[in-house]
This record gives sequence, structure tokens and C-alpha cells, in this order.
Amino acid sequence: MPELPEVETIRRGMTPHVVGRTIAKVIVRDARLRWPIPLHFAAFAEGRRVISTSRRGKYLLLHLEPLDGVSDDKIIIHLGMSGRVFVLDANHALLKHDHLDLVLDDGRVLRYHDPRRFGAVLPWPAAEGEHALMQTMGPEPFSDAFSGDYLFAKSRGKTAAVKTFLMDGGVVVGAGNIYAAESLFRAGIRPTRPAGKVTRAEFTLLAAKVREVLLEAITQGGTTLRDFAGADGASGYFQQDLYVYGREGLPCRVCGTPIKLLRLGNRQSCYCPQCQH
DNA sequence: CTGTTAACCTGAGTGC
DNA sequence: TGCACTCAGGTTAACA
Repeated sequence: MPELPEVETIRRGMTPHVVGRTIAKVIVRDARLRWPIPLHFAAFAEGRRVISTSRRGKYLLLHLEPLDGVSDDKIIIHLGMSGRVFVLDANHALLKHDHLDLVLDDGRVLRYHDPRRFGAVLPWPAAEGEHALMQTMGPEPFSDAFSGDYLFAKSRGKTAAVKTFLMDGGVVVGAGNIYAAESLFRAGIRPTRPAGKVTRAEFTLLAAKVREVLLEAITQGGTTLRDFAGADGASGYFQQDLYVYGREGLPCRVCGTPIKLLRLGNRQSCYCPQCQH
């Protein structure tokens, strides 16, 4: 479920329900996530008020009211492949894989659900400085640091496929399998091209298309996930706008040529052999 | 260093 | 219905 647009949608949906609320209690039912929820997490979070939310790549951040007036302690939430968060009434029936509750002071809970447990919930004390997980991350796609010139410079000498390059979180965050495929289609670039052989002009177009696709998806996520708090987890919000992802064998929506499928770095990669060079 | 692969884990879907 | 098998939106550790 979660690429950048969905994480951003979830962040926007949950923000009015959690900001201003105090975390009255932490209930850990299963700490075995991508990294275990540390034993001291409850002590870290309980009694703290959430003052804002933010996002870095696919990491969702809950900012806690400083205990000393200045320190920006945060809770990190990552959804992995199958994670979801809901804001529910505290007595809402528990489902399998409901691993964590942040019980709020208004009778509701922020509930973390993740069947595959590839996600994470971690404390990020301000004293730690830049978190190790954020250390190696590339720029945000909507920041000035992300540009065609940046991609061009970063890719010189690289022989890896441009799609693999684009999906590398150290290059840019937020371009997962779907949006990497869609951006490359819109930019007319074949996913298999060695990154080092893609021209500056092509990267300039690609950077613009990455932003365009992510922004469109966020806009749509915002509408279909409006009932976030009710939380039945709408899906398929961007489906009707996909040009290549999951469309193997179907006619290209631009030229009619059947969409091809190949595997790159163990991930499905669809492209149009006519539109992408 | 770069690039590729396996691994983490469960559930859904497919084919026999 | 059951079983075996494949695949999935992410990321990192371990390799060559």
C-alpha cells in the first residue's frame, strides 16, 4: 500500500485526530516489526502530547511536545509493505496483526496494523541527532535539491538500470515501484537504460514527471481516503491513472502497443516498447 | 566502491 | 476443499 503519496495521505488524514492529543498509554501486542519496538518505547511516549506531524520519505513522524521546551522528540512510523494506521474508538474490535495502540486522551486510539511486519515504530529522541535511518536518504522529490541536474550528476558512470537508480532511496526518496514505472513512462525513458547513459535533458524531464505523478497520486489519495478515521483502508485510488504498472499485455493508453513486462532487481517493471526509448 | 541477490513475513491468488 | 506454488506497494544485509 504505502508509497510516498499514500504515506502523505495518511499523514494528512490522521493529523487533525492526533495533534493536540496526549498519548495516555502505549499498548504493544507484538514488538516484532522490521526492527523490534524497543522496551523503553512506552516510557518514551506515554504522557507526551503530539504537537505536529511530518513526513520524511516514507517515514511518518509524530512530533512530541518538548519536555525541556526545545527538544524535538519524535515517534517514527514506517508502514513497510503492508502496514496501516487507523484512528479508532478505544473499544474498537481488535483484528489479527493489530500490533500497537497509542491510546489517546480523547477515548480514541492510533492503531498500527501490519500483517507482514516489514514496518517499524521507533522512538527518535532529539538527543540522538539525525536518525541513522534518515542519514543515507536522498532528497525529497518536492525539494529544490531534487532536479534533473542532480540526477544527471549522481548517475554518471552508473551502469545500473535507470529504474533501479530511481528507486534507490539514497538517490531520491518516495519513488517506489509503481511511481518509478509511471514516471519513466511519462518521461519516455525505458526502465532498462543504464542510468549513466541517460541524458541531462531526459533527467530534467524525468524529475518533473516524478513530481507530477506523485502530486497527482497525493491529490487522488486525498479524495478517496477522506474517511481515514473510519479506517476501512480504501485502495486503488490511483488505478485509473496508471499507464504501465500492472498493465502487462494490455494496449498502451497512448499508442496501443502491448505493454511489456520484465524483471529488474527482482521487481516487476512494465513499459511501452513504442513510447519508451 | 558498484551492482545484484536473498532475506525479513504473511496473505492472496492461481493452477492442479 | 486442499495443497503447492508464486507474487506483493520496502528496505537492508550480505554477497560477487
